Amino acid sequence: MPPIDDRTAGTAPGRFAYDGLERVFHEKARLGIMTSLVSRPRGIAFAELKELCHLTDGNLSRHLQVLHDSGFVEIEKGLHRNRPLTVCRITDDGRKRFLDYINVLESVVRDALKAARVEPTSPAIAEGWSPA
Amino acid sequence: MPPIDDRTAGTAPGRFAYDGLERVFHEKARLGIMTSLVSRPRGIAFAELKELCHLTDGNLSRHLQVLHDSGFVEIEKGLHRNRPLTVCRITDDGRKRFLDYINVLESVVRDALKAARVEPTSPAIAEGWSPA
DNA sequence: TCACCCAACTTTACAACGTAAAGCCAGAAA
DNA sequence: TTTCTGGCTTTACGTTGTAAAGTTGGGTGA
Repeated sequence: MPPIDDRTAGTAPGRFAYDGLERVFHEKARLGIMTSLVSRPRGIAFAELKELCHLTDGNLSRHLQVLHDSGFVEIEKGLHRNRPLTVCRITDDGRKRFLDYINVLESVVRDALKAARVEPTSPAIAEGWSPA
Repeated sequence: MPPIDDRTAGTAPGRFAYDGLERVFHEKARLGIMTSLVSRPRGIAFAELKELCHLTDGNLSRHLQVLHDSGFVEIEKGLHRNRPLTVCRITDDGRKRFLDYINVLESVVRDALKAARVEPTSPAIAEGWSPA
């Protein structure tokens, strides 16, 4: 791998494309759901997850369906004191992929914080242009 | 502020709601655009921004419009060598709000990485349930 | 000078998505 | 046996992201 030239690294094509940002995870609600689930590998009941993420029933249901269809979450329907109880658990693949996603997020944060430190003498555009 | 109890902090309602995640920024393409712009306070030409973020013309145009309507980006149309040249610049408010957003993102990353370290003996759900 | 091309965007059309509201079902209560 | 409630699912709809088509105007070759 060639050494990185700091003068050009920040302007390379695709520098800020963030291809790795898996769409399924990149959603406010789903971010919360996955973070909850990753912290509780044994699973979380539907109702508790709902509270943790401040979601409505329908909303959580829909997002879980999306995550399940992608294979990142497993849903176990059972009974607790003769009442339906849905337990959601992150899958191994889900955990892996989510942490990959989090790594990309980390680089976004790093890029943005680094960018925010740039002094205002950076080049804007080529010389010789004028407003219309 | 009461001291945080680690045994309950992770289960408080809304713990993973991430209300602060401004929707306008929470989009793959817009994340890249804003990070680019924050690193170049004097502005970036449309064409260069397009390359930096690997976006199509129409795509970038639409996203810029959204960011402009929210007041986070200003668009200056001018001429360069007798050709139209659009320069995009982040506004003061845009910069401020984007960095706020980035702070929330940082906490998401922190939460997720912390959660991923939890040992698999954490409580799952109440005792006494059985699969259907 | 006329036709054509290309650069630099903008607009349009459509499919996918997130969400609130309505619906459903089973057990408990009255 | 009707009503209520917990625990989800399904539906319907407005919003969004994106690719494709459209626009405008300066160059350029014939």
